[in-house]
Amino acid sequence: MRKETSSNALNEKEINSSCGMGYALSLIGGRWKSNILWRLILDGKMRYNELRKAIPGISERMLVAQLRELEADRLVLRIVYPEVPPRVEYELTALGQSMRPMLQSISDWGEAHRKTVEDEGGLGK
Amino acid sequence: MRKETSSNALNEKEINSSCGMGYALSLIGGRWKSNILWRLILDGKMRYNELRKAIPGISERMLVAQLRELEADRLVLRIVYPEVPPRVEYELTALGQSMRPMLQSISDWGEAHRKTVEDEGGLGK
DNA sequence: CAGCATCCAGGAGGATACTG
DNA sequence: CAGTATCCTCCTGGATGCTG
Repeated sequence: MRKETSSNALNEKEINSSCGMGYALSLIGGRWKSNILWRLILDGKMRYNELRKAIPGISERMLVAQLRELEADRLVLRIVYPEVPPRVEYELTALGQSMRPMLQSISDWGEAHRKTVEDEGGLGK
Repeated sequence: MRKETSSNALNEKEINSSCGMGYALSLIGGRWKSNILWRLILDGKMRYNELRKAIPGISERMLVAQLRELEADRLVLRIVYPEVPPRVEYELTALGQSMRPMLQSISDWGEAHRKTVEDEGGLGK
């Protein structure tokens, strides 16, 4: 009855949303992306293992996967130094840097209202 | 209160993230939340069926589910008129309204850079 | 009209072992 | 050190039918 919105399952940037919001959220969505981006914003260039330690709970598999997606979305640059032992650093691209205000406003809202919620107490979930 | 990250799957607001960002994203994350919120921001109070029509592709099940979550998160107010036939309207709470700047900045970034990406064309993926 | 119930598929994410 | 490769679980979201 209802025609498929685009193709069938929209995978990533295909998200419709009312606006570019869906696109933006598809880039920073998921459990880890925003965390990784934020770390790179705060600390600048970071090595693989530094990121692992900086993001508690993330598995190797997830970290790599998310980094690869961020790279494909050109938010993050992956720099491989042909050395032994191997060294790989990750860094925000200009596009990634441009997310800072947006991420900041998200962070701000979250900080402000997480407190509010906790303050008002029981939301009895 | 807070379960250890290593325990299992953190469900919602339990997301760690580096800051409140995870909290905020847990509220607007998923495929529909931002869309619904945006509609309510633009159009104000809306009935269930109005929302359905305004958001192409969403199923009843999803719309209700997402609305209930938004309600539980106190972003949306559900107003039931005890009439026949039933009438239910959804409206942003003050908390929901407070998301507008944040959503706007997300939307702005998305609009700006979705164009950029398409403009630069081949990203070879 | 505004849902709820049920069933189902797919993908996100997790644990662990292995490798160049 | 910086990943791959497998396997598995659970959540998200889709389709459809029924109800007060």
